[in-house]
Amino acid sequence: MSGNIEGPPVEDVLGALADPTRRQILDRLAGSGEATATTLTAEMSVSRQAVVQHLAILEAAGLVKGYRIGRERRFIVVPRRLTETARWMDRLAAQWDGRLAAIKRIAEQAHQAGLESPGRQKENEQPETDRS
Amino acid sequence: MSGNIEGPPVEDVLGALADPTRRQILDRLAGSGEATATTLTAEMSVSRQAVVQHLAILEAAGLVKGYRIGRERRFIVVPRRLTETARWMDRLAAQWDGRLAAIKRIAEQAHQAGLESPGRQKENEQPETDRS
DNA sequence: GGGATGTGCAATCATTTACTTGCGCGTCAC
DNA sequence: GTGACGCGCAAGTAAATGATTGCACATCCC
Repeated sequence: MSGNIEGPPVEDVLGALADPTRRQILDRLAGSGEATATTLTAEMSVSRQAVVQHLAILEAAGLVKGYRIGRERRFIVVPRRLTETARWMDRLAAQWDGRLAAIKRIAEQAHQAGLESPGRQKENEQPETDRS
Repeated sequence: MSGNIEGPPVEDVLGALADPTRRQILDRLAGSGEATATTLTAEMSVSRQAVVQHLAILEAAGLVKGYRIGRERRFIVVPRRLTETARWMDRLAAQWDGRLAAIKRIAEQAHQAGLESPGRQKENEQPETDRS
């Protein structure tokens, strides 16, 4: 049940989305459909090189895709990984929910047992699952 | 249409999930239902204080909740924000999809027009939003 | 060809961030 | 009470990261 941190794809997406400037870039990109690092720079408050580096990270994460036209390199957003990550999060949340429900039941049972010796917590009632 | 970066809640969640150690903590926490910083440290390769700091960030992001029992401070996972962020991502992905579809249509029209003057791109067909 | 425009590479800088160590204090058990 | 256990605060360190500047190279337009 435990140990599904998930690999590189989700990891990279989360890392990429964590930065405000990159989210801003994505937002502008999605707004204009396609753009180059230079045109994006015009509507932002950082240098072109900063935008270029961010775009590289975004492309490595699979959130955008770049292609050459003439002498310019245009980028478009790619929704795929975003959808995947959203699903991953949803599954994780569902897993947490299930786990919480189980714990709640155990806690209520422990509470029942605790009523027999009032004023003191009987914490060791719960096996602590395990660890390793 | 543009400008929905979304505020603090999503921002904090993304930032919190971006770190591998924090995801590991969340995973262990979800596995054991509840745990303290000390018990978590036992199954990880960082110091207790590191875990404490991570838990503070996770709690600020609303991903976990801590409460005192006796002299110990236990934590449980809270799925709420995770679900919200997943939905946010899904909406964003859908928005991207819609935008891509629109651009594709425009591009095809531009391609049609481009057939009349072969060998040269008619790029200025798209208003380019603007650029200061 | 020649100037303008757009790109890519590389080094540098400053801030942030993850992690550590040390210590004082509250809480439980005997 | 005394000792053990767990927690919290604080300062400090080292690495990652966001951002900058400078310059060389390629491409477009006249």
